[in-house]
Amino acid sequence: MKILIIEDEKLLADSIGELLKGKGFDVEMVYDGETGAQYAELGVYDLLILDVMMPKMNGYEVARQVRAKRLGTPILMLTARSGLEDRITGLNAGADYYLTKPFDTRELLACINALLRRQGAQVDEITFGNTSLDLASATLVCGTNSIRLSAKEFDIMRFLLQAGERNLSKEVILARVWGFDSDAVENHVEVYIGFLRKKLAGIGSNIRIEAIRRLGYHLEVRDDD
Amino acid sequence: MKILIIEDEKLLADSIGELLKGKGFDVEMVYDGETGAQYAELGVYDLLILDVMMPKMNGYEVARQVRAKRLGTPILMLTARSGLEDRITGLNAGADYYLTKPFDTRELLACINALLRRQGAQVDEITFGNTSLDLASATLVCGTNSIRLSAKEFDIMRFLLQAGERNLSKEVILARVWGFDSDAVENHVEVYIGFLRKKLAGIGSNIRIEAIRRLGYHLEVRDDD
DNA sequence: AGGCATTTTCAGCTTCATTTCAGCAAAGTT
DNA sequence: AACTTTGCTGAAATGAAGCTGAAAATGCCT
Repeated sequence: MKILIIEDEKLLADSIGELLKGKGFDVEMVYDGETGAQYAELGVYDLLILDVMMPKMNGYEVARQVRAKRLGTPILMLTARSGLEDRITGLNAGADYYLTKPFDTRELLACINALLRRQGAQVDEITFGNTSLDLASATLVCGTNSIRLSAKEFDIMRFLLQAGERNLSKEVILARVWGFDSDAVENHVEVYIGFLRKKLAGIGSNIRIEAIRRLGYHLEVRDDD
Repeated sequence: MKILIIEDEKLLADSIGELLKGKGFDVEMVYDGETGAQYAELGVYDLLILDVMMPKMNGYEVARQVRAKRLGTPILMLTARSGLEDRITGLNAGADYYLTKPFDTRELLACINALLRRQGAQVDEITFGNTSLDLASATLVCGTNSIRLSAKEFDIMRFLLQAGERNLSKEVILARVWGFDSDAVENHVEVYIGFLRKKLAGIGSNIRIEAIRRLGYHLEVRDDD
């Protein structure tokens, strides 16, 4: 995660910088608004930390200019001015959060995490072997190949993936996927396992659904012999 | 833009609700944390406004539960507790902004705009395949062809475009477009999907709205075979 | 009020996920 | 080896989910 600090008080900038480096962030610093805006417009940062009062160009202007360039980089605005009007101006200029000096380092970190959390695409998937199941689109993906699963196929595949190498009996799968008051029979599971094996093979997956007599099914990575 | 207010003080909830409706937002309200979490988890809102102190389930817990479900919906936390520790707890629980009561309505609006801006409110069109949806005029555009959408068609199309390849169940589409307290039925969605498919075909779009039985709809670029 | 666009309702139709079943294969038991 | 049990599979039947066209209801704008 790459963070740009734009702050003219070098002491403060450094102390924030050290704090963040200590937390594993990749930090760069500039000490006036004008250069800050130039750097920010590169669009390579995941977060901007921006002081309001600075020489040449103040924080509001920097924020406005960055937003005018259609950059979505989150902006954390940091300032000694605590008035209501200042906060409103800051937010309307394009800031995402407005923190008043002096601030607690834990609060700063909490803010930064909140802002960065937003960036992380919430792609949800479960991976096993060379294959993953995209939960949002009910799709099995292996390299460039992919195939959609039907509702029941999806339920079973997810259950198997969550269990991993652990064994799931047909009884348990029935209860989970069909509900325990259903009159579905164990052959249903067998048929669906068949469907899944066919689809896995179809996309070149190395996942093998192995059956153990009387015990159930579990996943393994195929060790081609 | 659809906003869910979770706040047990009905008077305050109503006044915020009216304020936001006046600004053209689509507002829904619930009055305790538990139901709030349920609604929020539908994933149909663009923003959650969340009180901290509430019966059954407090705001922190709601935020944590929503985040645990991997939903990226922005959360504005609203509370009378102004302490540093409270702010940190809120942010770490998953809030994106922490606003202390009593607050100024202009500040509230500035916050909301800041949070929504992040969602991509600054974009004025969404593109998928060879087709784009102009948000200002509710028009589908493909090359030189274009066609207007009705209000409901527009809502659904936008929701689908935002989801992209992700699957949206009819239930979720109903909640988003008709509201959770509506008595609309699933066939409504089917009918509108039909309208949209016809309009997409009419302008020569390569977007295909695909249905997956029991799971819902999603978009694909037609891979002409 | 009249006309137009939009939304809702509904019934019949189509399609495909799911179920059923029968027969075969493999593993385990005697 | 003979027998039993358990798992696998392809094909056919079924039924629920989704689609559609047309009509009715609603709302909106002169």
